[in-house]
Formats: sequence, structure tokens, C-alpha cells
Amino acid sequence: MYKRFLNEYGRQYWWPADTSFEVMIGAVMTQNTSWKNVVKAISRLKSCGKLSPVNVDKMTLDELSEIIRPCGYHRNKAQTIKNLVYFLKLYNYNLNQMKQLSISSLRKELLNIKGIGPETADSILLYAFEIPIFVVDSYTRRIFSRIGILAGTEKYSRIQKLFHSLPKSTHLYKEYHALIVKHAKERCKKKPVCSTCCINDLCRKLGVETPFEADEAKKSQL
DNA sequence: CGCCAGGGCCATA
DNA sequence: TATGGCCATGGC
Repeated sequence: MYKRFLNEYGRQYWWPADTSFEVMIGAVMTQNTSWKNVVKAISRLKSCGKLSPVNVDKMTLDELSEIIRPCGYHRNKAQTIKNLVYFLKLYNYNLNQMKQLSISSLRKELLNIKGIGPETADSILLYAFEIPIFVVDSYTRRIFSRIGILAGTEKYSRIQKLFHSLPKSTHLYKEYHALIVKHAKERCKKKPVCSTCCINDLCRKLGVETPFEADEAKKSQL
């Protein structure tokens, strides 16, 4: 799948951000939200010169909330970003200092921050800390359940484990997740399912329904 | 106008 | 453990 996606779409060069802090707050802001809205929110932060952990720390919750309004759920997300900055401050805003922790400890610390769940934590670990941890999102579930590899209801950790059977490569995990998002947006939307998907031939090779066939089958059941 | 977007928390059973 | 309601904005 990775090879086919890479061949189809090319390298994605994720995460699209200038600093690791921008990666982190972007990961929070994109929760159940289109990336375009996140770009708006981040540029608003940039244009007031507040795109740094120290400056975010200085702002009140309401100030931050108002600036990031375009990304949606802005009250919740402003609080989450505040919680995150509080955590970063404990380590003097120094990522190398946090990296002294074991990977599992660091992950637990991130998950302990209110508003940060598994996907957001892993996005931060992979794209900000450059630690080889695979990010599982709803697109991963959709794509791999459409071709019959997943049911889609498996627990996060189980799906992540599956991808961790691949070589533990930060570069591979970064690009694979990015390619999954790219593919979902272009060819694996909720509806309609594209009939000319680049993984159709792989489905036939595996002897399973193509995404298009699976969709048609579901329709005829109704 | 309705659907959807790179989730997570919380109350409930 | 596992659903369901809730959080909010903008693109299409």
C-alpha cells in the first residue's frame, strides 16, 4: 500500500510547519477540523507575533481563544494549547530536555494533558520529536476497512501495532501517514467512493472487493 | 442548504 | 467496555 501510494502521489514532506511548536499546536487545532481552517488560525497567530510558546503563555485564555477562532472548537482548543504550553514550560520549552524521558514516559505525559488523545500525542511524537511512532486516524480506518484489511472498529493500539510491524523508521511513518491522508482526500472520501482508485488492482490481487465494489454491494443491500 | 473536516472528553448503561 | 452528545468554524 505504501509503495502504491508513494508511486501515485509522491513524497508529501510532512508536517507542513516551520517550527516544532507550530507542529504541536497544529496537531491540536486539526482535531476533527479541516486543515484549511487550521491554516487560518495559525496565520492569525503569526500575524500578531504570538506563534511561540512564551507568547502563548503570556496571553489570556480568552485572547488565545479569539485568535484561533477559525479552527473551530476554539474554546476547548485554546484550553488544550494552554495545557500543552504549561507542560512545555516545565521543561524550559526545551524539546531535547523532554527527549531525556523514555518514549513511553513521554507519550504518557502527553496523553496526560487534557485535550490530547492518542492521535494528537502520536502526531506530536512523530512530527515534532521525530520519534518513530505511527499515527492512526479515521482515514486509516476508512481506507483499510474499505479493502477488507481492517474492520474499522479495532482499538487504536491494535491498529498502531499493525503498522509497527513495518521497519521502525521516522521517515517511513511520516510519509505513510501523510500519504494516507492524501489518498483519503483525493480518492477515498466518505461518498461517493471513487471507481478508479489506485489500489483497485491491489484489491484484485488480494481477492477482495475494491472500494467501489464494496460501496455498490452496500447500496444493493438497502 | 446539508455534509464534512488529519479528535477527545464526559456522562451513562 | 462502548455508545452518544457535545464542542464550532468554514469550504464545498
